[in-house]
Amino acid sequence: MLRSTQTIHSEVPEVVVLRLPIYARVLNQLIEEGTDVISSQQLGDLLQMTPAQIRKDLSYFGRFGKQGRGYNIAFLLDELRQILGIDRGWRACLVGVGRLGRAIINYPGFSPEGFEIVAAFDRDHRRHGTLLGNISVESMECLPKTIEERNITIGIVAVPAVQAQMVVDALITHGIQGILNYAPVAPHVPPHIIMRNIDPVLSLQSMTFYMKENL
Amino acid sequence: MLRSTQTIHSEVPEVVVLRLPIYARVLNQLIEEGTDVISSQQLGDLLQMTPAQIRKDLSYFGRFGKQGRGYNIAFLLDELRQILGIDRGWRACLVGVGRLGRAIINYPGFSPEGFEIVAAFDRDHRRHGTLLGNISVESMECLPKTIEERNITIGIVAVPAVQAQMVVDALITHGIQGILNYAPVAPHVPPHIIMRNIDPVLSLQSMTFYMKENL
DNA sequence: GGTTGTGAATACATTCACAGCA
DNA sequence: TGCTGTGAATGTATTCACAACC
Repeated sequence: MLRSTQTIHSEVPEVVVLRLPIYARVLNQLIEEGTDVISSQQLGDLLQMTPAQIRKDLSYFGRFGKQGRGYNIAFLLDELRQILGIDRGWRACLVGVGRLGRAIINYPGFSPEGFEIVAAFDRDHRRHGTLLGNISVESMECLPKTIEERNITIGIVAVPAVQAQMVVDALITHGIQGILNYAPVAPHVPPHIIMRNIDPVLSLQSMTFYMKENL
Repeated sequence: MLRSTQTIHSEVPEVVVLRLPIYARVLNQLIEEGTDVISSQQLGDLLQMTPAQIRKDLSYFGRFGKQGRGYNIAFLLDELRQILGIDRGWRACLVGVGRLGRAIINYPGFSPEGFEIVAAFDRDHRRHGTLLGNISVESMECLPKTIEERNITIGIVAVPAVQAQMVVDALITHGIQGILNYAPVAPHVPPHIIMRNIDPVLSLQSMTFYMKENL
């Protein structure tokens, strides 16, 4: 079982949860285009999946559609945002402000979706006090206090592979509940901690499996 | 079915292919630590998965172990690298050299694994001719010629969501076989094209589902 | 004794197909 | 008529458990 897609404990299958954000995103687009009702068939066409899967996925959480009509987009989106917990803001801290870390802090996609990076840490004292955007880089010693004070629940890890486990352990010790890991290694975490790994090299390496035949 | 993990056509399950690079990576680490034999049990402990799954996964491709002993690490790694097609180099081009694109081009993880970004394109003519590392940004019009001349088979997409489908179509038209997509949207691709989506926001949004209960 | 490789068994996910409703 | 929601059926993935072997 892939660590990154491990089920914690829930009657809702993990794969279903992984698809909900995809639904939310496309519903957002549809709203902007001014559509207000959509059927599972049409949604399936847009997302390249079967209408049955969409209906079944949604049925784990309630009955959001109207027979004969389809789903009211604004309503469904609202429900999904609540289900996913993305109807509120989340505060994250970044650990590691090397090249990768700086790219993450500058990534413009997080804050429009309610994910705000409100602190940054680095082991290297030469980086302490430097400003990245409007965030001042702090030493690792500040981690416990800052996490507590700023009510941070998500840790973003952008350190070299060898340091990742240590950093993840520290984050968990100090109350972080979820980890977005960019280090090219999958740290071990206890079952109540949710971790997602972002690893473009693994993606490429599973891609070439299918490409090697063609040339 | 998640677009990004779609099975093309093969007797080997896609999930298995997705795990092979994880095996390859840990075997690499083990070699560096000087280990030379490992059992599926030990490997399972390291990767937090069942030994049976590892053995079954590997059994799709051959018989690499020795009963009573385990797997010779160097041998198994070599086989996996061949199976995955990562025993050779791959050339990629980047489309979109905004903040995200520049971060990708500077990402130090690709070239040690044999993935080389050898060209970069952007729609904005003010960026043409600028140097990123040792790559000169080209106009979109150069795409066909450059892909052909430099034998590029992988396209990395780092453009805004609205342009992604157009860029993906152009890449495919001009012979790209695999796409690593960083745009926050999943473009449609024909079945013979392999696409992997890197989307940290989707990862976060499926994470908060499990976190929202805790606080 | 220890470990692989693998059919069989189990668990899980997707799709079908249709009753029920607008 | 058109579409949802959902049990039942099918398809897929994981795990078990053990014969074969070092």
